Amino acid sequence: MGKRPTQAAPPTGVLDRALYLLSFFSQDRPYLQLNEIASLSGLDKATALRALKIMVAWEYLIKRPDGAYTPGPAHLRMAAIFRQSSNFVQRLEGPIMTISARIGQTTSFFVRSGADRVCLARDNVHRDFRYYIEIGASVPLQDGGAAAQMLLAWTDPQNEAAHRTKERGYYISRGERNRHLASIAIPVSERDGQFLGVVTITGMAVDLDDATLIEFAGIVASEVARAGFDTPLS
Amino acid sequence: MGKRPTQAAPPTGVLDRALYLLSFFSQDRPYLQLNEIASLSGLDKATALRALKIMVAWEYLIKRPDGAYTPGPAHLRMAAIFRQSSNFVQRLEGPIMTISARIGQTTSFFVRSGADRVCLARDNVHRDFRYYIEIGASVPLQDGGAAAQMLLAWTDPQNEAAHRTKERGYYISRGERNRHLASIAIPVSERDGQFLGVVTITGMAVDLDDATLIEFAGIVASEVARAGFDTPLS
DNA sequence: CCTCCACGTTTCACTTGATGAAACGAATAT
DNA sequence: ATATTCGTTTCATCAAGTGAAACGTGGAGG
Repeated sequence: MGKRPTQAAPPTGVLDRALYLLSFFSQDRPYLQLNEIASLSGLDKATALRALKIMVAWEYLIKRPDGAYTPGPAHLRMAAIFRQSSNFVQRLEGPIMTISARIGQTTSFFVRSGADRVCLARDNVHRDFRYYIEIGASVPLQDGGAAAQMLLAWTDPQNEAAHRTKERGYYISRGERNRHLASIAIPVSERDGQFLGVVTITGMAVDLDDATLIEFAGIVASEVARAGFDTPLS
Repeated sequence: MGKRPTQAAPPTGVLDRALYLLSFFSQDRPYLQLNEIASLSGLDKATALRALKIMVAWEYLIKRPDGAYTPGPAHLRMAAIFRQSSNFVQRLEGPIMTISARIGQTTSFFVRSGADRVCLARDNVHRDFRYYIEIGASVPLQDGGAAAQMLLAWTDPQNEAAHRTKERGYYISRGERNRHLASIAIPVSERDGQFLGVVTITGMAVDLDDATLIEFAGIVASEVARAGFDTPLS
């Protein structure tokens, strides 16, 4: 999504600006006042207000009694259509369940959306509150983690490190986002080479040495291959 | 959402128009070509194209290789924030599970969004394909059903029938949307009177006579009341 | 009770970004 | 070859967006 720093020049054009405003909402900041939105985005409050009103009218935002804005149910409608229409998500749900059942660790699938990664499918085998992300949850790529590294390697201007990560075919992170967790990320593409996103296995670092994680990566590769996808390891 | 008839005058203003374009996507029509969108909305194709491009850039839409547009993952991100922030959805999830467990029928919660009702929470006890709606799924209010009638009664300019439906406190439908199904809808408000949406119980018509449905309505009323909500029956 | 402050909202003269008819190019059908 | 049917680009025109300032309002503090 847009740059977070307050003083990056905002886009021009109402539509661009409106979608820019939406980018300031997050799990951590689900409610925003007109003033906050205006200063975060650098837009005049009259300008922001006009855009917000229209989005409220279509229920892409809700205005709460206390005046704060928050995402509205219209996104749920669109999200349901997205999940139905992006058949690769559906095709991946099966393999994800199988994988987490076979290896007994939480398995997730992430795609990149702007500067965030968003979780499109997952199977939580542990209900560990330290690592419970629900579907649709997004986290900034800058916050790191195996998924973030692999997504950047595949979708950002190529540098040396990214190239090596792509070549290797997996990325292991230990404690990048949470001290006690380790995870491995494996890129997934369509058979025609079109990159989709990454599957990650996550668990307690003490249970998962590198050899184990790499073994798991092999299982991921074979399971998603059975559903018609491609990985560097298959 | 917007009027469906092709020749209703489209809104003016890029943002309004863009959100109007989104309203033409549905579960039944998840993919739309530029030309279709232009003719459905009555906008010039150059105008539609500009709006679509911007929404694609923010991933509120995806442009598929074949040129068709479809909702994108950004909505998932916003939908996740919506579900987290609208605490009433979370507060209702418990009661919904309890209710469907107690009565052994599918229980759902719908709100109105424009001309559609969208499902915000549900517990499917039967995996009956004839009545399996997932969260976020939306259906036009005009298609009827108990939920639709009750939502219209509470959110539309009051006429006599609507007034009676509100007074009665429940609405039973038989075969309105599916010949074999029956359901009852109960409106749910906050304690301060703010209307939220409706809870419905749905099942096979043969299993559910009116007396049974009304009994279920009482169970719904008492369970949601325990979570701090208000119904006409409580 | 009055004043001040911090909001959201409205106004309005200015101008930038949106508009859409038409031309264009590419791909597919005839 | 020729005709259709898409998406895309162009450009003169002007509607819609803009933002500084004024306004209204509710709440905090004196």
